[in-house]
Amino acid sequence: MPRKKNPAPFTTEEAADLFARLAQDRPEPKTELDYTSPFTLVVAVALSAQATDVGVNKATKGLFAAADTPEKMVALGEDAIRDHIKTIGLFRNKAKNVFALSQKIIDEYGGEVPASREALETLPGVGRKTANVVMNEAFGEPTIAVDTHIFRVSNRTGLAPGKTPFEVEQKLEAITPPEFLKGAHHWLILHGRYVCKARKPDCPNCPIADLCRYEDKTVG
DNA sequence: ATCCCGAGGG
DNA sequence: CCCTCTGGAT
Repeated sequence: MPRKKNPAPFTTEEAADLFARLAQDRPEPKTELDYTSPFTLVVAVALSAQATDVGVNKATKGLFAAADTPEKMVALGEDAIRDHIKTIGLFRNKAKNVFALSQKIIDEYGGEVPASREALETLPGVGRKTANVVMNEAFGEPTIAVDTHIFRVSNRTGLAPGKTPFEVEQKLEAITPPEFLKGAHHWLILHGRYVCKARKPDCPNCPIADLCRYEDKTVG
């Protein structure tokens, strides 16, 4: 996976070009996780850590049928929650977190999912990445949540290289044209999931290959 | 730095 | 078999 030693940083024009093409491919930015409310979104995103959205949707179908509000989730109980999500990795920790965050939303936020990143991050199992996704998807904030896909794509392409997700997030927010800020997270995610894949990037079919700093464009 | 941890793909 | 998947808490 060789890269050029000193790839030239992306110019604002190149970044605008890049997002324009990704946006053209995928016009409507929206998560592929199934949810019907801010609460079910928080749960779905919390469950999505180190798991595929397909697997999460499979598990939340039954879970949300049994409980789609904090009150019902607490009533359902940790053991039953765990039973619903056993097919997802890290299910023990996640069941504990879903139960505890539901209880906390009731006790400290009046039963409503708080609409700030700082408050969201106080919920068990919710860190900066999950909070950013919820702020964007449920509350319309132009946040860019840096997950495994965006971290990889940002570094591999040279769009926003960084050693930590936070550093990548800051560079992305700096270089992304305002009109693409809201959808940047989603477009980068989809690009990483279906084209700029971790193991074998599909460079021959990549719409931004000519802008990319990644050296090897033919073999994964 | 380490742990958690099932399903799917190659 | 090995790697990856919308990370977070300790």
